[in-house]
Amino acid sequence: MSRVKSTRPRRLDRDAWIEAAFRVLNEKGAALVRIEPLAKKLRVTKGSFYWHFKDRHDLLEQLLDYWAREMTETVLRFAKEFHGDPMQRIFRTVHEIIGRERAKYDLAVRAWAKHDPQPRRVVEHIDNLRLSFLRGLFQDAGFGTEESEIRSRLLYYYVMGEHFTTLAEPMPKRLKKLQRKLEILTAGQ
Amino acid sequence: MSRVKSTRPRRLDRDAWIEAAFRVLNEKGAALVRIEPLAKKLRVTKGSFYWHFKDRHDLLEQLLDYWAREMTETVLRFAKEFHGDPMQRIFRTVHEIIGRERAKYDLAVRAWAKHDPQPRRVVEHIDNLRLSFLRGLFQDAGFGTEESEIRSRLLYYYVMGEHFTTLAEPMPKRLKKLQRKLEILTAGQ
DNA sequence: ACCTGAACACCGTTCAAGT
DNA sequence: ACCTGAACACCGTTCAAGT
Repeated sequence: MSRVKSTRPRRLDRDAWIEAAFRVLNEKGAALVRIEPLAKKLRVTKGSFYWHFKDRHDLLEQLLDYWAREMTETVLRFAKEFHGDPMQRIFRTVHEIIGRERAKYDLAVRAWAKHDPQPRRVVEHIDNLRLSFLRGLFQDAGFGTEESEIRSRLLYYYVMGEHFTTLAEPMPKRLKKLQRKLEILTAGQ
Repeated sequence: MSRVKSTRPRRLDRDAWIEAAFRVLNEKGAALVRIEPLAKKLRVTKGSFYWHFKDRHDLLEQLLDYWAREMTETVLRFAKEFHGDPMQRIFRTVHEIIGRERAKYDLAVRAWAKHDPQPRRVVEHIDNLRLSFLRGLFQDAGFGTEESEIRSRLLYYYVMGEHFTTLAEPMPKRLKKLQRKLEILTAGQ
């Protein structure tokens, strides 16, 4: 509870910088991840940044790495935790992503990836991972290879759109409509 | 064909700045729309920028305005030019957007809008305009109000996803699969 | 009407010096 | 091992002065 500021230099580790930077990445975008403002927030001089990182680009690489690991882990957890018949697993997965706003970190990274090959490769990898997972669910539900590819992509883009769009309605209404959308995307089986 | 550089100060208008800035916005994002680099590209000193604009924020506002007018115009043109039965109009609209990559400017503006209320209001307005148009097409095709709302949103998010995703396949393949996706989204009528 | 050039504040980067 | 402080280059902004 004490608000006494330490009078001697603070000691930080890489993670303190990475956490603070990741927050800025998602709130303001990659271009606004800046060293001096971060240093002020962390109450050290910007010179100390260069003990932990080679330069600003090095920090951005760590952010990408952090994002990719979080996103991969989420997919794997979904694959492990969701049981029941395939249709149920599709519903639960999408409910979980939309209901808990799990894709909210995507937009900043995706915008950054648009014209930078390094984040692009990482985003591609995550997209492939997620689409493979969704495609598998549709296949388990009995759809053919091509049909699963098409339907999983429709579903994936829908989930992204829910987060990239500013027209978000209140959550209960969104989830109610989601149900009907899933019916449309899984119809014909 | 002469490459002689004018030896006296160049004379520019607002539009020259706006065009150059809009290119940077889409290639690098809003945060990298910077005055001095723009001035170098345009071969004037950065001081001259402040004759045409109040400050950097003023320039960004003009960019938003430009974007919004272009996007509105496109929707209105589609509404005018596309005839035939409603189902055909849906197909033609989406083919036109995806086939010509018309949504490619969206991502930069959308990422910018994520945490800035001014671009957010503009993006909201454009989203509403486009969704109304699509919803109208579904209603014309005989779907009910609620059902049209749901299906147009699925379609809209799909079209956005096609541009925000890095997994883009070659165009002919994409258009072939698009056909099947449209069938799914317009099935049950 | 449109531009230059100098000035100042802010941030990325380096590095010698401190604890 | 981790930080400060000073230095320099780069960019946003202002403004008096030029054409």
